Amino acid sequence: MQKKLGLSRQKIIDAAIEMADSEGLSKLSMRNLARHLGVEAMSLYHHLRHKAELLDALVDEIFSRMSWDSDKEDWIEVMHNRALAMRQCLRQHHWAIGLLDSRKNPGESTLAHHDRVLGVLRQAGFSLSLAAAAYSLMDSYIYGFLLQEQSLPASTDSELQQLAYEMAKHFPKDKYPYLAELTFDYVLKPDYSFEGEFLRGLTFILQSLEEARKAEAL
Amino acid sequence: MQKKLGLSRQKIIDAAIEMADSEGLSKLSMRNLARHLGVEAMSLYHHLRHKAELLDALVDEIFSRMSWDSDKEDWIEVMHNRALAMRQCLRQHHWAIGLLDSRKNPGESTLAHHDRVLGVLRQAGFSLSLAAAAYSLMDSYIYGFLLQEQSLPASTDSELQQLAYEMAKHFPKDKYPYLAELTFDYVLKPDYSFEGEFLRGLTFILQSLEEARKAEAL
DNA sequence: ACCTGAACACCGTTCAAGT
DNA sequence: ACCTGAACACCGTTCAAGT
Repeated sequence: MQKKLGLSRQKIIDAAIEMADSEGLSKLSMRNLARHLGVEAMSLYHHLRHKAELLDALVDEIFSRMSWDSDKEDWIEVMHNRALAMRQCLRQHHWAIGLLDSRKNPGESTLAHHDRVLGVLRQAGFSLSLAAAAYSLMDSYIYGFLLQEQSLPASTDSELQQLAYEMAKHFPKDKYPYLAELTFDYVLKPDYSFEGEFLRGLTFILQSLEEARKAEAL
Repeated sequence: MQKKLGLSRQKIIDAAIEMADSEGLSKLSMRNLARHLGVEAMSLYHHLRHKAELLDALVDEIFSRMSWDSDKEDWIEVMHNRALAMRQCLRQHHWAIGLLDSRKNPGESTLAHHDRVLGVLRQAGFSLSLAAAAYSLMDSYIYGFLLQEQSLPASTDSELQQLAYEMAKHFPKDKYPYLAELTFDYVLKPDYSFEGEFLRGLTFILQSLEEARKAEAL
């Protein structure tokens, strides 16, 4: 229920992000969004051709809001920070993770982000072929991890532990012994943390890429 | 338009997979599915409580259809084959990848799959903590990679190259120099292959996990 | 140029009724 | 026990009409 005058593409996008943040992507319909903007649904079609165009725009907006420094000299530090920035941004906009990859028509911020990542790698001495592998490996991991993390109906570590406990209670321990072991002897231990797990996998990847980079440099 | 008599949960699931394969997940509505089965939409609710339960069942069915050997002695070979089996299965059922993670209520086949993976790692000598990291790292990578691969509107390597060419033509080369370089000097080269990229990243991961496993064993 | 109202062809799901 | 028809509260989108 905002002022209706001066509806614009950017206002629509901002309102859509706000709505998705607070009510979830499934509640983000053209009709609902219009109602939020104090306007009829059909007015939106004056600024966007279809809902798909809105979703494309949302993804690009998310990329534009990820902030990370790329002028540190250590490429590992830069990529580490980018991964953390992505995680932070996608935790704030939990609905975005499932959308990031699924969009054709990448926008300007999306392309700029990818170009910047590649630039960091190339300038750190990665060959084109190794840079491609590094890019794919890092992003697959980051997307995959965040997708799994986000899909759990728990957002803090203790909520997650609660959830793991509830689930493990319900399945037969002798049928899934390794899963039971993982749950009770690892996930439910007090120092378990999702962020810790994320960083651990990330470190594995960055270290093995650094080795490959050094091997190439010989 | 099949025979209507003897509607059962399994028949509904099989028909749903067939429909999703041929027409995409977005066309899989309860009404459409019922029409396919020669039945009214509301009959389905006698066997499934809501659409979410159908989707849960589909995910579990997909896990049950992934076939991989776990009795090889080399854990690397086993995990390598599992990854390939997942890729093959998810290429056949392209709609499933976005669903795999997003479901709460994992079914029997899903739990069995995870337990088996953990079992392979534990029996190869991984500590519980390292097994957890390995599991998370491998699956994040596999999901993330397949999600990206599947979301591209191209299913063969040459279609992908065609697509990359079309996209690269449209963006300013001087604005995204590294992206242009990657496209023209790497992706569009004749020996580029998506499967090759997948295996390359997978090998990075498996090798670095093997090093960690050996380091632990000391 | 920008917005709207009505309409079309869909959704998932509930409920009372049929066999 | 199993299936259905009608209804409710939604979708995205088109189109002719209004200012």
